[in-house]
Amino acid sequence: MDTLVTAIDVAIPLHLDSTYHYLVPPELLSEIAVGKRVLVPFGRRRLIGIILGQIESAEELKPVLQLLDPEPLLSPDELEFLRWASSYYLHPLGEVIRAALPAGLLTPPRSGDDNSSTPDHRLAIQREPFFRVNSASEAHPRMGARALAIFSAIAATVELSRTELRRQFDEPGPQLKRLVELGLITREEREVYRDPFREEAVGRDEELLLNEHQAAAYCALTEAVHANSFAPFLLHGVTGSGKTEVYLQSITAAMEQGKNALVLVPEIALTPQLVKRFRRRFSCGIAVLHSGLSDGERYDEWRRIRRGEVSIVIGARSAIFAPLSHLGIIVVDEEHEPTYKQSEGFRYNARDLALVRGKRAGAVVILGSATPLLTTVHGAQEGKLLRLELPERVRGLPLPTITVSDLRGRRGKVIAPTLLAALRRNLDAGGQSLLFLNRRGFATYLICGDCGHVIRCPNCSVTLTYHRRADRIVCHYCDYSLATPKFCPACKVGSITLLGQGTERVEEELREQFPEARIARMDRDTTTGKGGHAKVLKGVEDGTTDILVGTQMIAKGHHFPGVTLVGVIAIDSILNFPDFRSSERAFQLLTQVVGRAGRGDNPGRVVVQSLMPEHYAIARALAHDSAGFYREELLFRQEAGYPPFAHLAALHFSGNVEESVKQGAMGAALLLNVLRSSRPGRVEILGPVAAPLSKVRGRYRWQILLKCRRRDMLHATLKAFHDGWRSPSGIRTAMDVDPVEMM
DNA sequence: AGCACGCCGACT
DNA sequence: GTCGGCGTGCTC
Repeated sequence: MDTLVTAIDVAIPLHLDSTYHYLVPPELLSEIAVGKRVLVPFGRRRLIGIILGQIESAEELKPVLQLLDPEPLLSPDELEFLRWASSYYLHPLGEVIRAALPAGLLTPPRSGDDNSSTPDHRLAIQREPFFRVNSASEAHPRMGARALAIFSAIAATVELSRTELRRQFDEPGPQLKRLVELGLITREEREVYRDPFREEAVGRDEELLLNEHQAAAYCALTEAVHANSFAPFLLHGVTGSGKTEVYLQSITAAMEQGKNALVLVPEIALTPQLVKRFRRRFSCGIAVLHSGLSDGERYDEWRRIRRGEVSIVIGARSAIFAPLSHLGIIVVDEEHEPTYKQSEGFRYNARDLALVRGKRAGAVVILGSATPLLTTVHGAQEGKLLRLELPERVRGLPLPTITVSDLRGRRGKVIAPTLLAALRRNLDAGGQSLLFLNRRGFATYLICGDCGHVIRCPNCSVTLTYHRRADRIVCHYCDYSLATPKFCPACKVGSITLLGQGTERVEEELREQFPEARIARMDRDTTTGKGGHAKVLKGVEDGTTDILVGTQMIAKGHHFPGVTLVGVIAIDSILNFPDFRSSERAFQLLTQVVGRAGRGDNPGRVVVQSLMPEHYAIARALAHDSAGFYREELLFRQEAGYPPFAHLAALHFSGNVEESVKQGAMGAALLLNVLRSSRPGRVEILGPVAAPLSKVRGRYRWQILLKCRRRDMLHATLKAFHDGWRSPSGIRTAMDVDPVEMM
C-alpha cells in the first residue's frame, strides 16, 4: 500500500475545468490554509493559485514552490460563494476567483526575480514616515527659524506625515533630521493607503424628512434589517422620488445594528454626487471601488475592506465580490442597467449575484429603479420580493407636455417639422434643449449608388459609419477606420450614398437651421480624454449651450436644470434592436428622458420622433403608465415564451478561423445529442440553429440560444453540454456559456 | 491560455 | 542535412 502524503487542492486562474493537487513541503505544513495563495509549477510555467483544501494523496505530485500569504485572502464562506458562481455560470473557479480579487494578485512574478511575495510592484504596500513631538520637549534655543516653524507645526497636531510637511515647507528634510537627532521629535514609518479621493473635506449633511411613501418604505426595510434574515425588495420609485434618502436611512439602521452595507451602482464615474452624498452622511469608513482606480489604489481599498476598516462599500459590478463582512444590506441602484452584466470571459450578473450573496449573508437586498426589469416586477407579483413604491416626486413638478411626431412618409431631414418648431420656440424663449440619438457619426452606412455594395468592416460584420469631421469611415465595434473612399471600393466607379443618421448629422442640421444657436455635441467622439465630459456638461450647466445633441451618455445621471425641451430623434432604433428586451429598453429610455425636462415651475416639453408612434412602449412611457407597460409587456413575453416565463442561455462559439462555422455545427450536434438523451421536449433550441455567423474584432461568432421552462433543467442541459464539449479538430477556439436570464 | 512535441517545406 | 510552420494535447 502506498503511503499517503499531505497535499493541497489548488484553483489555477486559467480556462481549465479541473483543479490541481500539489505536495506540501514539511516546512509549510503548519502554515497551509484554505484561501491563501501559492506559487506552483504548472507545466513549464509557474503560476499563482488559491488553496481550496487539504487532501491526502498517494499520487506522484509536484511540490508547492512558495506560500504567498500569512493570512487567507478569501474566507471559506467567500470561497463557497465563488464556488457557487463558478458552477452556476459554468466558468472555471480559478478565473472566478481572479475576478473577485484585486487585479494582479494572481499574476505570477516575471521569470527571474521571484523572491518577492508581492508579484507586482504596483501592488507593493506603501509606507510613509510620520513625525510627532516627544513628550515634554520644547522649542530649543539652538533651533533655526525654519526648524522652529516645522517643530511648531508638528506640535500643533498629533502627528504629521512627510508628504504633508513637504507640502507646507518645501524641503523640510534637513531640519527634520536635526530635530530627530536632538531628540525633540520621533520619526515612525507606517503603512499608508493610496487614497483615491484625494480627500477634500466634505461637510456633514443631515437626514432629510421622509414623505409618507418614503417613510412606509423605510419602515418595511428597517423591520427587515432588524429581523436578521434575507429579505429582497424592489424599491420602485419614479425619478426624483427620493430613493437615495431611503437607501441612506436604511443603511443607517443597519449600521446601528453593527452591520455593514454594500451599494452597487451602474457606473461610478457617472454618479459622483451619490458618492459625495454618502460621504457627507456617514462618518464611518467608506470604500469606493471602480475601474478608474489604479491597481494599487484598488488593492488598498480592498485591504481596508478586508480589515474591517470600512462599513460601507460603493462600487460598480465587481464590487459584489468586495470582502465585506457582517453584511446587513445590499443596494443595487438602477437595477435595470445592463452594465451590471459582465459580458466577456466570466459572464456574471452582479444584480443576480446580489440576491444570492444577500441570501447567503441573511441580508436585506434592495433593487432600486424607476423602471425595474420586467423580471423583477414579475418576481414581486409572484411574491419573491416585496415591492415598495415611491409614486411621487419629492418636489412635485407637473409633467411635461409630450408629443409623438409621426415620421411615416417623411424622408430626408433628421429633424421633422414638429421638433424643429419646438426647438425654434424654445430657443426664442431662451430655454435649453436636449436632443437624443443613440448613434454616433454622420451616416451609419455607406452604399454604392451603382452596384449596391455596402461598405463593411473587414474584422466585424457591421457596416462602417461615416464621420464627417474626421472624414473617415469607422467601425463602431472594433474602431477600425479608413479614409473615406471617393468611389465604391467594389466596382471602382460608383459614387457612394450616405444612409442612416448619427449625432454628427443632427448637429450639422441644427447648425444649418439655427445658425445663431450655441450647439454642442456629447458622444464618445467629443468626450475623449479626461475632463471631456466635464467641459461639455459645464456649457449646459452655466447656460452657454442652447442645444445639446448626444447619445445614451446625456440620458444618464447628469442634472440639466435648465432644460425645457427634450427631443428623441429616433426611438425606433431602440425598439427595433434585435433583442427581446428592446421594448423594455425603449420604455426605460423614454421614462428617463421625460424626467429630464422641466425647469422651476416650467414643466417643459418632450418630442419623440417615431415611425411606430403607436407602439405601447412609447405610449405607456409618455403617459407615465408603468403599470400599463408592465402588464402589456408581460402578456407579450408570456405569449412569446420569453423570460420571465422561460429561462434563456446562450452558447457562444468564437474563433479566429473562418471554419468556426464547423465549431458551431459541432456544438449544435452535441447539443441535440444532449437534448435527445435527456428529457425530450423540456429544453428547446430557440431560433434557427444556423444563426448568421457574425464577426466581431476579427473573431467569428456563432450563437445558439436555449430556452427552457425550468431553470434547473436548463442548467442541467448546459452542464451536460459543457462537460461533453470538445473543440472540433483543427480549430482552436473557446466556447462560452452565457446564462442570459436564469435567475 | 501557454508551451512543447511532432511531422512536412525552403534554406545557411 | 537543419530551421520553422502551426496542428494537437497536456498542464497536479
